[in-house]
Amino acid sequence: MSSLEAALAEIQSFSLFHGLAREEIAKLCEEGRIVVTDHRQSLFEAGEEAHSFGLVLSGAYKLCRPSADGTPVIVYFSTPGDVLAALIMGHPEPRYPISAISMGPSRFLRIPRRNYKLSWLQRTDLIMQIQNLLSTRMVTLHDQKTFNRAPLNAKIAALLISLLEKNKDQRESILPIPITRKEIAESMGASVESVIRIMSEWSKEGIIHTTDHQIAIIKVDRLIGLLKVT
Amino acid sequence: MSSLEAALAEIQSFSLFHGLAREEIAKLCEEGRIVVTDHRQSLFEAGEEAHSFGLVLSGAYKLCRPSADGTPVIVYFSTPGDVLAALIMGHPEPRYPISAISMGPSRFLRIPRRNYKLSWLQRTDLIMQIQNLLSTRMVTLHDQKTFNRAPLNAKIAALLISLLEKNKDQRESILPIPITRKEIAESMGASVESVIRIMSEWSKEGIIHTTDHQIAIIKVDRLIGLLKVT
DNA sequence: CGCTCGGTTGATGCACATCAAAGGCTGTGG
DNA sequence: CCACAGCCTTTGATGTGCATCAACCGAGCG
Repeated sequence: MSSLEAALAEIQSFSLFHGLAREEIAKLCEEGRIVVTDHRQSLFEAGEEAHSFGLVLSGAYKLCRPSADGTPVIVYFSTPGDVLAALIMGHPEPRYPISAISMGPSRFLRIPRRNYKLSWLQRTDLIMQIQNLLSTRMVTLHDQKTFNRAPLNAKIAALLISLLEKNKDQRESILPIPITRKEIAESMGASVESVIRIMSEWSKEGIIHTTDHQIAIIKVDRLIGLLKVT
Repeated sequence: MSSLEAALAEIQSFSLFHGLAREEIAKLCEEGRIVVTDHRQSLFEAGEEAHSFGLVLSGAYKLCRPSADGTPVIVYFSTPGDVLAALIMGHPEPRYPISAISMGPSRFLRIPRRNYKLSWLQRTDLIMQIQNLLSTRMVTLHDQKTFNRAPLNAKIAALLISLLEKNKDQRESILPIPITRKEIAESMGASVESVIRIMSEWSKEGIIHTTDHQIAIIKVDRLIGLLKVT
């Protein structure tokens, strides 16, 4: 709780709570706790009873589902400001449809489920903010589906660009997420080897540069060029 | 309006408005109009300004996005009871992210955008219903992504089964949507020919039966069997 | 020091796309 | 009433992008 108190200023800065007073936010997050997760640590698992929802504060989480053959599939990359599990709070006995796994050290504001009905749903402005967030997430899924028939290099390019767009603030061309080739593969339904072959090529051509799981996009235009007709 | 009056009983039956009184529904749908669309006629196009949202009453709509090479990609199949464009109503100047195209003759209750903020957002029970609908839609997208690496026949099987599950009421094994092989292909990012090859095989084996764009699933177990390990 | 994890490279094969050609069915206009 | 155009379906021949299998290296870590 005390930690929550301290983080209120930070929490306040997210678009979700735009325009809300400090006390109002404190009310909304009542009984909430800040959870700190390590690399590869899970926030919640698919199938678990969902007693809480929450807000990504820092770092990143990958949202995963197990597939038929056991290998996980990454459904979405969540970055700071994202709301998790809000959609299912309305169910009578909600269960998490996906697992949330930390990518690098991350922080999450975990809020008890009852707050959702008690205070969150009452604020129409808040609901609109949540729906806007969900809207971008839905659109991202649609976009990815659109690339289903595109060659693999176009898919990877599209993913990198969309990740890059997540940090509008910074002019940096560095992806805001520490991401491995395997995770890229799992996100697109491709094999690691194929992803590596394509990205190694890009490295040689100086289009991208990888250091310690941080991917820097040097020549964005080249990637954008790949999105078109091939 | 008069037509709306007449259809109120029908509208009332959808889960969205579960437990609401007739007058309340009338208030929510104020200024709404019932739109009747023919086969392949569009309800709205991707990119248009979104002045209204609404509810699918009968028939079905496919939600499409144009892909890079011009060929459309089907993102979702909407059936009666589904809410369209609700998520984006919160944006300051919303545009439809997708096109909605009628599959066979269908009916849609078109509701002006202003109602959303004025009356819809005020009803927390209604919002929960909408979020539940969106939740299923999101989960469907996730499910499909999970099948990305599965062989084509498993993907088609999964699609047919999920469509079949949409009409829980009826025991019928007939898909609630008149759907062509091309549409199946466009929904999964496959070629028409491949879809046809697989489904022809199924027809010969008596697993499915097609008559006039109505697909009947004769042996569901066989399809379910395909979902597993290949 | 063995372990796991991430990255890399090459050889081989298959599931699917692509191209081509044709027939049925429906609506439409001369 | 027939011709023609679109749309859906079908089948075969041919090619290829990517998966799969196998092996190896370097780095961090208990």
